[in-house]
Amino acid sequence: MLSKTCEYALRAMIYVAQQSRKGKVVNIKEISENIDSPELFIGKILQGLSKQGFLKSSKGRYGGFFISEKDAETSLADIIIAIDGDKMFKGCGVGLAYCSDINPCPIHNEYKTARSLMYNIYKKTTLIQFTEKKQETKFFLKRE
Amino acid sequence: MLSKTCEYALRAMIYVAQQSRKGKVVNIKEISENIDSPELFIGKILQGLSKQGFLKSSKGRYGGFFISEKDAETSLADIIIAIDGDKMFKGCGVGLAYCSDINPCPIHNEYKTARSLMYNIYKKTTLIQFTEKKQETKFFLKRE
DNA sequence: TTTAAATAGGATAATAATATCTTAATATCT
DNA sequence: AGATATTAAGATATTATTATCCTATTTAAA
Repeated sequence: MLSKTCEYALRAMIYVAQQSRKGKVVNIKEISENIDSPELFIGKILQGLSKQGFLKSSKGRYGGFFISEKDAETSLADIIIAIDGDKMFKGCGVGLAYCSDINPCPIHNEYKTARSLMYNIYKKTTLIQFTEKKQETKFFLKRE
Repeated sequence: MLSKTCEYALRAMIYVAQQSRKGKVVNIKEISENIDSPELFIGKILQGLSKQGFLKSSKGRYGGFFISEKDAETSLADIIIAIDGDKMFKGCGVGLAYCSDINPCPIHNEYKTARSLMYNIYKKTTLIQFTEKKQETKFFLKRE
């Protein structure tokens, strides 16, 4: 389960990637309008991701955010881990400390399978995949 | 990803189920010591679950909590939904509102599979399964 | 060179989740 | 009946998450 912040981040990154592919630099006002999120908050989130090198930012008039073709190869998993950490992909399904391969809880093995399936989905999905024509339905990135 | 409250709830319910199977009524002090959680907080949580019928409580001296054999058939999924709601088992993996079978995001189908796999694991696992001998290693329910 | 429009960054505010306090009600033992 | 130990319930406190504010810095156009 992703945090709200993390969902904003993913949707913003997808939107920026879509616009960047068209050669457009986008500012936080436009991003927040299109993904339906608080403007200044998405600013903060992208500021952080940009410091970590997930996208480029430029200040000043006509500045904004941009994702290069190379950066569009970033997986959703990497963005998720940058924001929420990896707790979603680790740990026992019942929150038991002493659960392990050697001392497994009743759902240990199945849970491990489901969890790594989840991780693999996010890991093999990159931003590029959201920039394909059929994905760009209007309002698609808005929350509700 | 379960909330902290929900993990406490699952571990407490498992502990109570284990003790109930031995015919023991347990109080919140004992529960919190054994699952390593704040005593009064676990009281609040069990109070809520008891109002919803997941377990029995008795007031007064030698009172405490108890899970009948029938109630021990409760699935983890039902407890999770009672505490955290079903958001974990619903919704798009990227937080997109307009994602659906008809208008799927790039991970829609795979994500759906992983998510329902997760649900099925929790749904088919009941408290009883934690009361079997081999599961009751000492401190097993403590968090760390 | 001035003005406008953008992000950066630090501080603060609002909200939600987690945890505790206090008193009341209840049950059991002596 | 009185003392004690327990949960119930409502109020309050603390902490983490989400959101906003304000000022500084940067860039480009006029």
